[in-house]
Amino acid sequence: MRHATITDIAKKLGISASTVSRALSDHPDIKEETKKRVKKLAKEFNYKPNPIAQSLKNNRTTIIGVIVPEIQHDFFASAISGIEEVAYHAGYTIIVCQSNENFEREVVNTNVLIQQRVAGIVASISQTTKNSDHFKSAIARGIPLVFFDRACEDVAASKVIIDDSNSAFNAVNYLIKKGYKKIAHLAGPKALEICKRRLAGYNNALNKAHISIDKDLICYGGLHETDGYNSMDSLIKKKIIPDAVFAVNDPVAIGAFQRIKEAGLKIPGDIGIVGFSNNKITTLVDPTLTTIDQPSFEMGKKAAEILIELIENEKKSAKPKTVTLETKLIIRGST
Amino acid sequence: MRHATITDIAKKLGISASTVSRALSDHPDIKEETKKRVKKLAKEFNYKPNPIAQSLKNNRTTIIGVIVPEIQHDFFASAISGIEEVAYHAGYTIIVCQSNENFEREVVNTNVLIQQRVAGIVASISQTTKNSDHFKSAIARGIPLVFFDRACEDVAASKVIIDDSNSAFNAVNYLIKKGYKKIAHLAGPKALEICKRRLAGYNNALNKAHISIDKDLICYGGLHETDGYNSMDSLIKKKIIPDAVFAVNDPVAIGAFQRIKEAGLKIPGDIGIVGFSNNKITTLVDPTLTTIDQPSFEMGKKAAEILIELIENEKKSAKPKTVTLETKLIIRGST
DNA sequence: TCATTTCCTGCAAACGTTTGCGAATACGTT
DNA sequence: AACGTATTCGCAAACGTTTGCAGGAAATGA
Repeated sequence: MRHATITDIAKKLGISASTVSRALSDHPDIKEETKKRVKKLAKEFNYKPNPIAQSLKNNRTTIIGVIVPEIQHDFFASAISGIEEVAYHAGYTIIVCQSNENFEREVVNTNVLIQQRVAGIVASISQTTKNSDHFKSAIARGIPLVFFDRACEDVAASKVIIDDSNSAFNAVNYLIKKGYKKIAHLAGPKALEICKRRLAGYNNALNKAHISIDKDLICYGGLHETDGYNSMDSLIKKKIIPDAVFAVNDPVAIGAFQRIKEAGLKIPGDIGIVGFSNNKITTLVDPTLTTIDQPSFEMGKKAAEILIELIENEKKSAKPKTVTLETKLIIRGST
Repeated sequence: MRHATITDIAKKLGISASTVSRALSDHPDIKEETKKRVKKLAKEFNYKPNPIAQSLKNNRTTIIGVIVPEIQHDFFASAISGIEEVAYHAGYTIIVCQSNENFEREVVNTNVLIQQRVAGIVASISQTTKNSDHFKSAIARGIPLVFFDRACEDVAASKVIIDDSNSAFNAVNYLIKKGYKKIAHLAGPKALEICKRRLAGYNNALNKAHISIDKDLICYGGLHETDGYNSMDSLIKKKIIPDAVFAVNDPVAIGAFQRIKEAGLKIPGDIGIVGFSNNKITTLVDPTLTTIDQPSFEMGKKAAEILIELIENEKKSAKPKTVTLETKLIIRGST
């Protein structure tokens, strides 16, 4: 079956394609009666404008490009879902790319999206992103860009983030108030700003409580379960047993969680644990995991909303804005 | 910055656009020297063909449409990741849509994808899908379609599935061999074929062991944690305490898991549990969950591979094929 | 010398849409 | 009768690419 075109309608009605085009878009030049006839036939033919032809004229599609490190990661899957939700209702579709935490692939993904003439890009950068030329080139081509969670600091783009430092501060502060004294931090990759900020929050809380910072209690690693497991493992092997652990995110917390249980230590009796993100998993482990609620779905939604606003409001002059969404410490069984 | 076009190259070289086009595609009509000059300048200009213009000619993009019930669901996120992986290496991008288990939205999504002239569609249907006209219309438009996991039985399309019935049979059979006698089944929505088949496998295993089927031990519900929780709750309230539970999937198993723990019953001492899918969560709960490994990532990959084969091999005559991937019973602490 | 072949390239149309400009018609005004 | 002014519509170009066909030039053969 073929798609009906504007020309099909024009021929059938004995008028020109341009008249049909104008009639369909309610151009004032066109007589009411003609509009009626055109619209009626368009409905009959189930006519839908060919978005490709439109894109060729505008040099722009109605597709939003999304770049994330990993689709499978709970946080990103949820954010993508939020982006899709907003895009769907605004008449956009989303192309989803994953960088697999790989800089080169992120660059390729961005270039492909530019080539595809996406209307805009929502991105969260990889751990290994060395520079932001690819993002700058998107902006130079007039493609609006919005970061969420993990942003490039040197790109003039809007971002939807949380206050990592303050959230971390609150979590650690809570641990201190709760009586924990020897608090370890399972930190993420040093390259990621969000991890640096969470670490800073940890330091700030200790400082405020006049607890000296012990380098041995800070373990750098990745962002997955295994990383948390390994970090905890090395602590245990070094006989450094903290009385609480603040993890850079939930998977890392869960990994540590498992290693702690394996060691026969009780949670929260021997060691308390706090994660970060409020992934679904945190309510399913035993004991349930104290964590910081990071509104992933809402972050995706908000990022998409800002992007669409940028796409549709031609006043590109709009200065990049930074939206900081609220986090909340969720106290559960692990502390 | 503007994108370089074929005409830019042609003008600069004082030749025609058609010659440039042919030179770039190594057409034998074009003299070697001309090709060299064209390619050199193309590289200088960083020329990349405009996919939109190409699509307008071919009436087809290099985008693969993906429709899933929910992006956030671990199984689907993982499958999408597999699809993206294959698509990326084959030079395709993926548009991801979620139906939210809603039939009407699935129809809209499909129509949007058809409108966008995607090169093909990979889909897993919603729980509420009443008919398959939308999928048939995609096929009628020459858009190849591949289902994974949840397929429409009455559509002549390839599918990538698992042997649900047999997998369920193995799980329940294992429970029986292990000595469990009063085995409940937390079934999924009756509308979903995969759920019917898992139920059938459950029945078959009981029959084979000459255990009579007790309707009271079969609870129908949804596919989320809360559904499992509620099903288990109603069993407990009705004082029907099975000695094992076979759940239609992992989230449901986890929901039941929680309710069982709340009731003060021991897993696996009082009640054994088996899930289905081998979601990541199953290794993180305590005790770890016995489940059936369903290769979600591979299912996505395979579906994408079949689809791309269909797209690129013009012999549309190829009969739809059904690929059944292997599952494996993973025995863990919950049984 | 002329016809034929080979090699290389350009013209123009096509994909479906949008839009500036001009034109035709009808009507009212001097 | 001559002119001005709405009103309504069509022509053609443009977006960037691909491709059938034709045509020019050079080379070959008769």
